[in-house]
Amino acid sequence: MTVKKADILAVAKAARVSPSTVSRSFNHPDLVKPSTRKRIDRAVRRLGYIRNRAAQTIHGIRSGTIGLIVPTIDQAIFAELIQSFSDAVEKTGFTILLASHGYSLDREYALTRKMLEHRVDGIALIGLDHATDTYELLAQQNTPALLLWNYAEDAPLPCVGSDNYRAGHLVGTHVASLGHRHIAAVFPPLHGNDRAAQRLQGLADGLRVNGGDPEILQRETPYSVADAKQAVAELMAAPRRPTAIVCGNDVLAWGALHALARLGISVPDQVTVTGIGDFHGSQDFEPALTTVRIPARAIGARAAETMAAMITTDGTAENLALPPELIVRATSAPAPS
Amino acid sequence: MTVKKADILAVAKAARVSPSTVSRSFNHPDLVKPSTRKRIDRAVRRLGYIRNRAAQTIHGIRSGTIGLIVPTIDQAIFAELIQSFSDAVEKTGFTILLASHGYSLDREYALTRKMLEHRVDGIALIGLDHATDTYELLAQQNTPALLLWNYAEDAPLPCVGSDNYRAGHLVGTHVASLGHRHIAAVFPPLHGNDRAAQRLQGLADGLRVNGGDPEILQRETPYSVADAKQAVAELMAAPRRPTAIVCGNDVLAWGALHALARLGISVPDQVTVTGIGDFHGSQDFEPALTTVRIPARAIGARAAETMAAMITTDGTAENLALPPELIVRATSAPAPS
DNA sequence: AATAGTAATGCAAATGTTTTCATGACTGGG
DNA sequence: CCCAGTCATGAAAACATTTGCATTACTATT
Repeated sequence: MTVKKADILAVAKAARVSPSTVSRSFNHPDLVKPSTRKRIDRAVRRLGYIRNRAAQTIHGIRSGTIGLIVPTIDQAIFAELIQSFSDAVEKTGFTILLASHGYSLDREYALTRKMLEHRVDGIALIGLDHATDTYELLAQQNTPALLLWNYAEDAPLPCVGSDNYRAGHLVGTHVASLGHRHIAAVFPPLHGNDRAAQRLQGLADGLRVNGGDPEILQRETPYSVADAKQAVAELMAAPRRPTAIVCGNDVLAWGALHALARLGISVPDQVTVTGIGDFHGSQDFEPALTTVRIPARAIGARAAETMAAMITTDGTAENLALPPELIVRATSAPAPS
Repeated sequence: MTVKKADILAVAKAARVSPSTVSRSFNHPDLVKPSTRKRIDRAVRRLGYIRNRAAQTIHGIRSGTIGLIVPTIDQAIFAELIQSFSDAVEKTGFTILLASHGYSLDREYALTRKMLEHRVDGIALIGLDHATDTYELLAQQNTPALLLWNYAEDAPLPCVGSDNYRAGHLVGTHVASLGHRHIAAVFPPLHGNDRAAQRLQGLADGLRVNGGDPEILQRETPYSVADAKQAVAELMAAPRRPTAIVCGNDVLAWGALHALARLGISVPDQVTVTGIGDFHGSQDFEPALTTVRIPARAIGARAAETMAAMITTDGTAENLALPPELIVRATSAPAPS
């Protein structure tokens, strides 16, 4: 076996001081004489000493970690969210403990437990829909917890995010106001995904807001360009084609646009397509995608700040709504008459 | 302040056994009588006790965390890699400590230190190019370390990944064999990105392999659809247009395709476009993108397995090459004569 | 030169767990 | 009914650090 790693005692001996002094020189540098501090620093460097946070943590000192539990990582939108959350968290000195559960609330519960075993200083979950076990666990351990991505006034925990019903509603009114009456809704599976469900509900209500009662054909498809492309291809093969394809998120909208390109159906002249999210790339798609912007970066950043504040103060926080915004680009137009 | 969190002593008292027995009932359940185990379980549940991994860790017991340090999270390809790495890591019971450095090797060093403070059981870095400080640190702390994403026979640490030179070379020979002689290379900034540099080198060599000496116009652009789109638009406005646009990765290729669509330039009849990576969505792009597949999911999964093996055995591992593979789709064709 | 005050350091207890070793409680074979 | 063997449990040390308190070493004031 290799040599034992240097501990604080080894440093103390090498610097000819007591362990206490070494510890202080790290944590309260102003309490130790500059000359000894220098001696200690040299010893630290020479021995390659690295502090052991685990040992600090059992003193009730913060672990310096924040747990982040997401449904999946490799979806454009969560990646963006994680990135901005991570960046902001990093600035406050914490490190992220990351896990994904693949839309299983049970696995989410298990992961939450695991995070708590690691004594994370705070924990962030995506969305508002979680197992009651999870909520109870969090309440009972009184670890600061935050829900990000969604916003709801009456959320059971502090939340930072967008109102997805509102996002769907924006799309609905936009599409309805363009005169579309025959609409296909291409959405990801609603199970375990409160965002999608809320968007769909908002969409339905938005479409009806002008008093009309449009025909809505709903189609569930996995979250991928390929599946959306296929779904839309099938949709357009049906005898009565929709004049607008409203997608649950931008990735599905990309799939829809590719399908229509392949079929030679012109967007937006023949068919209107909309997304939700405004992911990287939607703006520069050809034609540029009409969508609703969910401010992922802002949510991540604000959430991290809120989290840090919760940790360093008393664990409470205000809800924060980052409103979605309709971005009309080149894929939506009045319904052909 | 709230009530103190339950510790193992509280559980022991509640179950009327010693702390040792509680500990055993967690770690070696077969050593404790089923009836007492049940009693302990009840106490655990009643008190909401959650084990403190920090306390375990200072016994030299593994922390159960693996550090993963990436350049960025919100790039399609890394997201995919992180996802598969995370999934595989999860299966072995570890949790990921994640951080991103934005292509700064100095920040990478700092993050590595931070991970070591947390006493991660292993640490994974992206690519082969790292600060010497980082390498020294890792060697000195003898924490199992793994380089993923790239492959090189003579890597300074065990590595699992693809040979990016080879990937570039595949593109080069493909494009050259189609007769293209006037080529634009649209690549991300090479600084701090050994992958891109190697791909470019491989590309140049591949283009020349048939003895020809094609004209290569190199263009650096940030990693984004928007920037690539703009770059290609400028490229095509020049008096002498390239007949092939070879992109450093698929995202840039998407940008290129959108630019060409906008300009009404037909792909592949007028211009050939290629990517590298084969990201989600490239297959279903319209037209489908010719690219080189870098098996991100396989790399992530195998890397996680390798990491776990390194941790549970002696810390060494064999290099593992997951070869890139040319995928010819609809965006490449012989050069127009 | 004694005193008081402050700056710098050390001692020892405390943190929450695991593990080695020891002890006590059973079991079945003679 | 005793003994060896096994099963179940407990006591205490160990892990790497921090911190309250005590002590020592200065410095400035009278």
